Amino acid sequence: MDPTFRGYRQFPVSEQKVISFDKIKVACKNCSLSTLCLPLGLTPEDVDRLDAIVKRSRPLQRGDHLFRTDDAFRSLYVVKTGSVKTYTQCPDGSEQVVGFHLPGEILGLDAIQANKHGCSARVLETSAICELPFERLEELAGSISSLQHQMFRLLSKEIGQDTEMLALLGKSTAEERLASFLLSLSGRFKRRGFSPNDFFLSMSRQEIGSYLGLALETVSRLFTRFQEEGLLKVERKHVQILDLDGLNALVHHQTNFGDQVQTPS
Amino acid sequence: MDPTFRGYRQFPVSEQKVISFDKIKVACKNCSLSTLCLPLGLTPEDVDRLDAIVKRSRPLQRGDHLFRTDDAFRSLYVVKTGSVKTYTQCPDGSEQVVGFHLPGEILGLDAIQANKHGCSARVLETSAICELPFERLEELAGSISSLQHQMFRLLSKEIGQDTEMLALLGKSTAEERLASFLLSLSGRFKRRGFSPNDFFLSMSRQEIGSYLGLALETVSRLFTRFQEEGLLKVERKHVQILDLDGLNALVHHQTNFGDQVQTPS
DNA sequence: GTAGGAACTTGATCCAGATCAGAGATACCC
DNA sequence: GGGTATCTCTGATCTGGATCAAGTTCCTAC
Repeated sequence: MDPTFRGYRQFPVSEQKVISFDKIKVACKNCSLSTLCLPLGLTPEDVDRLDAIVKRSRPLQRGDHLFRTDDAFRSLYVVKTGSVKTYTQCPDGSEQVVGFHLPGEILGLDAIQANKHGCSARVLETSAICELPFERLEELAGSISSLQHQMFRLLSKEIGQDTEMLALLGKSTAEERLASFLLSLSGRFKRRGFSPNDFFLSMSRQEIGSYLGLALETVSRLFTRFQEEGLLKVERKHVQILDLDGLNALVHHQTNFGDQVQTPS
Repeated sequence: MDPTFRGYRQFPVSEQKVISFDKIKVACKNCSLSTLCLPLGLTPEDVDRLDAIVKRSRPLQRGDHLFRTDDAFRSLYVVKTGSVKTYTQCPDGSEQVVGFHLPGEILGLDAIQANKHGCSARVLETSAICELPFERLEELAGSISSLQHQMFRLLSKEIGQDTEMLALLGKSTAEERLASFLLSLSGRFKRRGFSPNDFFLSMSRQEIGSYLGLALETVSRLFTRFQEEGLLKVERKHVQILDLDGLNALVHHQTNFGDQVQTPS
């Protein structure tokens, strides 16, 4: 790999080179994310109609905000390249990370309800973002039933993921949480055509800890331990998963005594 | 109160008597929940069209299931009276509660995505439920833009609430979690016309603990402590909030230097 | 009635993970 | 290039809440 490279961008398996920014303004119909994003299930004609309302700005830099808590809600945002974190401010000033968003993932869905954003979104690395003015999107959904359906699906998916996360935070140990997190990233990278076993984290140990309800020291120690156990190779932000099955086994943590599986109430 | 009373149903402040079940099959347009539920913002004519697709079954009993994990998704459900919990099964057989649902609240939203339910829903007390066949609802939303909008709002609201819950579980102490939970219940009862200060819990300490990521013993001890501190009066399922401000202070646990007065959402 | 079993409370003990502290790395800036 | 801030790792200690263990009260069934 180019030793001068300093970003945390992921590389498509098939094409291991930096994505040039002149390709960013590609239309939805040519976008590699179309099977993850709104165009899924739409006819080419309808994708063109959708495309017509999408705004594409120049790439945002690390630290830039897409929106902040209480900003008026105008648009949804889709990550095209890069990554974004969403977070809320705690009364004591510290921040609580509530999500990490990878290419093809939509932000701002929680703002439809109150017509203002309930969290802030900050870009973690140089990122290209598509903006979808919500009023126009809603109009379009009224006349394109498959778009309406896809929007319901996207909102529903978000709810399902949040529910999973609630279950994770409500129950699991630190070990399970970090293993789940890494597996989630791995799966999401894979579906986007990136390597599921070799990737860069765009967020700090602190941010991972906040998201998982752990102290950053715990996250750091677990990375070390996972490495000692041969599950991973970690070097700062660079993670290589060596034993996917081993990680999976940590998540499905049932007492491995096979027989005494009791079904309480 | 009638000493023979054994249920945990809530009583409207204005009308302190048991709701008779012959009123359950009331049409949407006469339903007291219409400002919380789908009819919000619809014209009377459109409410009638919505009403035509709503199925209303006879009341369900404690322990009955609305749906279970992996059931095919057909309908959304709205709690009309009573309460419902949603939960997932952990690999070790124990259950993780992911939500409690009060009158006017919708269940099943996470199932739109995969076309099957991602959690199970069990009724906590005798409850009346409205069933909304989703395909027909979606058709209707395509022709009634205000219904489409309201559906987006409902889905979005769910996401916002989940996000709040994630922030709570990611950060807070046991004390804050239980205080938040009680305040949430109180607020939800209030908006439904029930007393915000005097209510019955339809769920066990175990279930509260599961939902909040705490052991049932911790929940029990906290109830005792809140009572000792004069915040509550608790007698089994019967909770009376004596000091709402005190509870709020526990949640907004910032260093109490007076000046940074926050406006709770 | 009263027997049995949930659900709840309370006390004692333990431990996973937080917190505190400090020492490298690495990135950033003038 | 060197100085500073940030990030990461690691060790030592502490603690909130889990777990274990009784008891008590309430509910249901007969």
